[in-house]
Amino acid sequence: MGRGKIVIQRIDDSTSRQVTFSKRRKGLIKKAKELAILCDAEVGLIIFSSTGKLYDFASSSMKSVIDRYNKSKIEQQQLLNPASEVKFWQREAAVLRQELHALQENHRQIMGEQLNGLSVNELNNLENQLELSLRGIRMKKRNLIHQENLELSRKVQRIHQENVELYKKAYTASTNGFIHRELAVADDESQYTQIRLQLSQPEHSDYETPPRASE
Amino acid sequence: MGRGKIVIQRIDDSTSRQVTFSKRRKGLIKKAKELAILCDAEVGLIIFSSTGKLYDFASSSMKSVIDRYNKSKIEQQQLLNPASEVKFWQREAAVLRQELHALQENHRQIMGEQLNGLSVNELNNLENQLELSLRGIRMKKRNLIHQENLELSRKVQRIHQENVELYKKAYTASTNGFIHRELAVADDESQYTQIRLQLSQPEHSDYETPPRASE
DNA sequence: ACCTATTAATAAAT
DNA sequence: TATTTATTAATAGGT
Repeated sequence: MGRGKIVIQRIDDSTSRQVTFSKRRKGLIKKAKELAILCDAEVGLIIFSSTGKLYDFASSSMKSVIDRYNKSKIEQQQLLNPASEVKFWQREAAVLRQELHALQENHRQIMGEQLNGLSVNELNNLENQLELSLRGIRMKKRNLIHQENLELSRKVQRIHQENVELYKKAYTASTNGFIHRELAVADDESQYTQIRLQLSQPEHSDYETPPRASE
Repeated sequence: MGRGKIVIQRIDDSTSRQVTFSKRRKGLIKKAKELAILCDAEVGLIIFSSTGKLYDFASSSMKSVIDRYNKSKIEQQQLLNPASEVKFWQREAAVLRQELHALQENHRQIMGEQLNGLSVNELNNLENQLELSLRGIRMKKRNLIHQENLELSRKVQRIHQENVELYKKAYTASTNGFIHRELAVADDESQYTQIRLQLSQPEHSDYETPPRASE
């Protein structure tokens, strides 16, 4: 686009180079502006002349552009670097494997196997751990039984109430002996339930949340 | 440069915008390269599309360009910003003026003027300050007198020694009455000096460095 | 993505 | 350095 075609290589003549620099620099900045406006892009352009003079353009601000550039580059590195990701998951796996082994060992000991190399202290710890677990388990058990009992009680009351209603209905509707017998049987069942409930009542009155082992 | 002229404003049609972005982005980067090569310039170009995608070009490296840019900007600020320098010295002057006023006030108070608005405590402080100053001044005075005395003592001894020497010379050279009288007068002067020295001896024996007020 | 009429950029001259 | 102008390069709109 000029009186003649040129090859793209350093212009040797200093004056020509300066002139061309002025013209093309202006053109480049104009086009950068146009791109930013036309295409809603954020553009930053920095130019140092061969003599060291700075010329720049930024559609927003150069700081904004450079900050965004740096952020973008960091993200790119994180995405384009599977090696570090691999290392991360390797570490993660190693930690999990170790935890798993410790847990397996502990489990075996709790179950009473593999107690050979343990000191008195370690055995004490194990004992305490087991006692704590036991306590938790018992508490959980009592809680569960109590809950069951409450539910059963409610059930019994409901059934009993139903029976009372039925009895009332039957009594007012007729004095037939067949119906009488049926009601008697229902009452018996209700009594049995009552007795079973009594027996499964918990020994103590601590129904608080048990320690962690129970959850 | 196309089938029709366009106005430089955001292209509303998203597809057209994308197409134009691609074309012009390519053109812009090409021209940036050409400028760098033709004119031996260092060029950095950062473009974010409206969708946030990054495109960039740097004739050397983006880090180099940005570093150079930052350095250049800092230099520019230092050279092109006399305002901040003015502000700095304004602040400096304000601080100094304040210190001066405080000092002048203090000075007036020490000199016994302007004691109206002061509380008992402030007056006590002032009193203590003055006492401290006085003590310092007295100590400095004693030091000075002591030094003077020492020097005078040395001088006296030197003179006395000289007299002795002279007396010896005169005695061995002749027994003339004239010379005798001269030596007697010299002895008298020496005695007077001795007496004056005695009187200006300091009262105490503290010749340490006195507090700041004396320097 | 390619085509091409048309505009915009610019090389060389002044 | 700015202007002019012939020429090339870029690209808008269409396919």
